[in-house]
Amino acid sequence: MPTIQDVAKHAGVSVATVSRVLNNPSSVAELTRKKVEQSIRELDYSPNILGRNLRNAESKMLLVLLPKISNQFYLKIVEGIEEKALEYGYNILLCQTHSKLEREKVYFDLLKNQLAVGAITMDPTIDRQVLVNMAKRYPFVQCSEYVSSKNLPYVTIDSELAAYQVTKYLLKQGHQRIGLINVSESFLYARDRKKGYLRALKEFHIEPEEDWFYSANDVSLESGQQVMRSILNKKKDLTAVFAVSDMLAIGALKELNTRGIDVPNEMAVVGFDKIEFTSMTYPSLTTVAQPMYKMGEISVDMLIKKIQGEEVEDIILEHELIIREST
Amino acid sequence: MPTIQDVAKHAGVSVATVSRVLNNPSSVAELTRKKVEQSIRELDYSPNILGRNLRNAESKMLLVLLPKISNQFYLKIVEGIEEKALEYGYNILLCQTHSKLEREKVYFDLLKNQLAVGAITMDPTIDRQVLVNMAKRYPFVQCSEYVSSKNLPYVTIDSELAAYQVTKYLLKQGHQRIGLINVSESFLYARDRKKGYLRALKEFHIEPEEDWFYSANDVSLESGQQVMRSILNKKKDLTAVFAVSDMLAIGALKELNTRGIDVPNEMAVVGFDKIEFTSMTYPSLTTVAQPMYKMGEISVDMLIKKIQGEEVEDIILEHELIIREST
DNA sequence: AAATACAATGTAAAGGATTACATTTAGTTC
DNA sequence: GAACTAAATGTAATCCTTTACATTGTATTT
Repeated sequence: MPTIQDVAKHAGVSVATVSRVLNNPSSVAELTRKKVEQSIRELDYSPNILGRNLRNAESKMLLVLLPKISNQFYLKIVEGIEEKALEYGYNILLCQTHSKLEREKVYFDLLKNQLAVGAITMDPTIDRQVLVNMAKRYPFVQCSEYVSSKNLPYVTIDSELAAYQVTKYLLKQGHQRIGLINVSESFLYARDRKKGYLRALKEFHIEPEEDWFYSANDVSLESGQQVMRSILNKKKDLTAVFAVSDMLAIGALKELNTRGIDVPNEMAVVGFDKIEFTSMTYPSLTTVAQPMYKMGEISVDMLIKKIQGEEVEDIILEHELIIREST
Repeated sequence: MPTIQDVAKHAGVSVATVSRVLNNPSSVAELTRKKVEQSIRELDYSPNILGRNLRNAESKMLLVLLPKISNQFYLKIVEGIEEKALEYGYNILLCQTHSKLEREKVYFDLLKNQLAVGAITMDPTIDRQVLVNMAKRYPFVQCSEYVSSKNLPYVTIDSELAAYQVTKYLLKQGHQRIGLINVSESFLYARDRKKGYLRALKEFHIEPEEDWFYSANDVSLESGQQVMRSILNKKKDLTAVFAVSDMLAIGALKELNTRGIDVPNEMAVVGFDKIEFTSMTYPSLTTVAQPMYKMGEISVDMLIKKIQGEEVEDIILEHELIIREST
């Protein structure tokens, strides 16, 4: 690759002038600028980002941390992030943490080394202290999942309310015995959605039984299927289940189909997120739509603001109950 | 962040010694090494990758280029790539090209700037010449989709054969009128799978009619659904369809379900790839399993070899016909 | 004890870009 | 035309690390 030196020599000017053409064109005479631009084109020169970053302590890369891309929930968020980031002239680095600290550390190093200038995290469960410390030094924004802390703004939805509404909807449909397919309560959304579920039950004076609660090992189709398997093996009198993630709901639905259990008549199923596949299942899945694309976009807006040193406020977006065939 | 200077001062040695402790520990006396390591720990120092790369002209980042992560097909591939890359001590940069050259260029710049040292591409349709030129200068490996060229090794499956087998299977099941849901023939796999399909028909002395061929706008559930819609509106006598991607097949399946058309009795459906969701559909989808995870792993193996200057051979992996309920 | 070898460490250049400061050039004013 | 100003351009330091080469110190050989 040609360097700025090569361009300077070719155009018969100093490196400073070339640099100025690149970064502050108005400060150089038109004739000179044309000459330099010509050389740049002829040599097919593009500035070395390393040299530039090293000097400027700034890059145009954003970190996007998420547990696993196999969870469809992140898909639309990432699309929103990418689109918006590109608009601002940033690139994104998609990082799967697998909820493991050592993985996260590798990516945090990119921040420390100024290879990236900020991060959007969707998996803050790992180590709160590490996250809080990083956020002191580097711009961080939380998307969907979050911990409350100074310097750690978030964009999310009101999970408790959404879960409350979903459960209430089921109750109004006449369901008296509603199971909850949850994930590890280390996740905030797991705790919140459980809260909402309980609040609705309480309002209807229903005391949940111990074996209405199930926890999936992870957020995957497989796990959803497994949980439904154990529900059916154990407990036959539930008339509805609320899964805190579409991935789990779809897995559960599959198990019901396999066993020939009629959905929604014998068992109603609701999910959460409104991932694309929920309209492809049989029957199509009732779920809570999260504005994922928008969440992604807003995360970037917030992060850019933080990078520019502005104050940023937490944002809670609207959700929407999508009623389809599974209830 | 502390720099190597700070560490040197703190430990009372020169920067060269610190650098040696980091990169070639055996070349420094044990006592000194201990001292330096102590300082590194105390200051929580980690080397600045920019400075290092700038000097070494090497980084530990691999580019992964794909059209869109929303196509589930790439999911497992990426998982394989990531796992293997991490094993080698590399990180990956996931890049969605949206099959647009200008997007790709942004990412190619990262290579030119030594921010990344090699690339795995799954979308070589964009501009063959650009790709060939890049591959002259930088290590490239093609995964799944490929163009034949020197310096551009690939790992893939035998799409033609797989399509031939699938079609033959349908024919043996007694299907006489089999539709093909394809994508743009700018994709090699689209051409190959069509070839295989035609070969099987020929073998059974069946002359395909013009309106057995359909092309989706892109590889998405939505498009699959749309295509099936137009098939059903137009042509009612097909007894089976072969979709060249599971995404399309699942969309098609949905449309059949919606219209109350019995699968497989009124219409059989087969897909291609064996993405995770194919076992969750109703009915579960017959498809061709591609060893996606393995393809990802092998891509990385190949790329690392290329980076190290070794010669690399093309690899064709085995596929497998997965017969399920949709046929 | 002088000469030699080798291990350990230090010095300084290099890598590519930006930019404060210095210098040159051209234009304005009297 | 001399003195001054402002614009245009150049020089060189800087960012952080690695490493060739230089230097120091210690041990071994004769």
